[in-house]
Amino acid sequence: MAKTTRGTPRREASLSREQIVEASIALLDSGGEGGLTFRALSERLATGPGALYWHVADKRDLLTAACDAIVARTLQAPSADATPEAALRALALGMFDAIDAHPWMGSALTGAPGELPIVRVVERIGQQVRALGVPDHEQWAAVAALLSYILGVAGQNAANTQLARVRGSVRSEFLDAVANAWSRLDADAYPFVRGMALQMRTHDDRMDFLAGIDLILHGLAARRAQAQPGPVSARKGAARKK
Amino acid sequence: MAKTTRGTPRREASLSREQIVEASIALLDSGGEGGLTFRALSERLATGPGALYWHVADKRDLLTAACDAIVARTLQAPSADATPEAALRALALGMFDAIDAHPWMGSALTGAPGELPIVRVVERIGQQVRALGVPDHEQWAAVAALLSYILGVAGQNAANTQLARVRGSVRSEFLDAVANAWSRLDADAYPFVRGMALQMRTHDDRMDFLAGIDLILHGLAARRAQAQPGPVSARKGAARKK
DNA sequence: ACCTGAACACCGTTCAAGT
DNA sequence: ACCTGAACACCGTTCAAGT
Repeated sequence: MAKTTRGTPRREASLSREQIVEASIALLDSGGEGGLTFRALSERLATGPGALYWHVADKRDLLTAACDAIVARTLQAPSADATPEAALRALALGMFDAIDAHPWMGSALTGAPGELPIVRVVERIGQQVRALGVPDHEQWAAVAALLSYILGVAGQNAANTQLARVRGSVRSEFLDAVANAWSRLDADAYPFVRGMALQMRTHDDRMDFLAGIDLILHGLAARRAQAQPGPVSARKGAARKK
Repeated sequence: MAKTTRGTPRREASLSREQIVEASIALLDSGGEGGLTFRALSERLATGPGALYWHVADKRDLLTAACDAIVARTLQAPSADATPEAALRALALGMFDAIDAHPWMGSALTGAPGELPIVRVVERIGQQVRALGVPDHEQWAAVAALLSYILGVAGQNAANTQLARVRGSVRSEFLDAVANAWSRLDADAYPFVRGMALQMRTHDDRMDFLAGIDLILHGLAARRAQAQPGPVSARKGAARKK
């Protein structure tokens, strides 16, 4: 690919925004949030730092673009042919896995409220919430709840991985250290946390995440059942096929 | 100010960690996340930057300590004398309001996983979840869901306020701008988001937040009802005394 | 024990100057 | 139109030196 021949400081092919974004993702994946630097990036792309500013507005813009590329890929598969509940679970899990693979997305997502990556996610969630039969005036609250929950988990996962990296260990070691510290807390002041320390480590984060999604979906279902009693199958029939 | 002319430099009273933390909070409240700087802080306290490192480990430590001071104050009121559901709602709202008043807490909380401020919150939530009658092996998932949701909303609120600040406007102006941009999105690609743009602005963030908490609480209640059918009041009797 | 403040090793961003 | 790279205005953190 693009062999920079000899003694040529000048790039032959001009820089593209997409190229910059891909290089940023690589830097972020290998070096964490601190790995993305205009200097490191420009070195990798064989340019000066200033050149990048022709294609991106600033660092936040760059981070958002990198995040959006991953989100777009993650959501590109069309919603499976199942119930809205199943689609929402799949959607949420897809985001969980993407963020798990690219922890820097955690802060990138919350750092870009209302921007393209968030819009993509909201649209997907919204369509399924609508298919679920949630009444119009409650749709936003439902979508916002799901989004907030997903971003909350994302942020925590990102922080765990990031902190582990800074301390030169891996995620699981870091979590073990936390569990350990918790189990040594004062029993009078923190009875619950102390008791939870062990259990916390045997749990699967991914399953915990899904349990939270299910809690919200459960809540939505319960709300609808009470708002409109009667044969549930009748009104859900269309969306429920499977 | 504090014209460090010649020879005055020495402080009369020695620095304390608490003093540093209070000054940090003031700086963060007035200047946002970017307002806390070792230089600004040392100037305000009439010392050199190096002096601070005698009392705090690093910037993250300082941020966590500042956050913890607020969390401790917020949770200091003992749980009200109501149902566990009501206590959880009050707890969540208390955190929402604290974070709304100190947006920098958003990133401080997620940036300090497993540390004191989080431990305090988890303990409080955990005690109420237990009082709710959630079975032992499901308590962690329930607590984690509530915590993740709260932190998710916190992160987004913080980002909104922070971004508005950077752009020299206020939160509501920023949100209006987002709603505006959303309403101009392509109708084919983003029908849901487009339709939601208006509704999003008329909603009350605080109420949306509470709706999400209720969704999770609803979900927990539904789960318990299906796990153990029969007269609910009977099995809740014991845990409910208080 | 605690504080000083210069120095170090970085940042993001700008901009005159080049092609 | 696009790129260069030095320069600017910051950071957090360290550390010899002071009291």
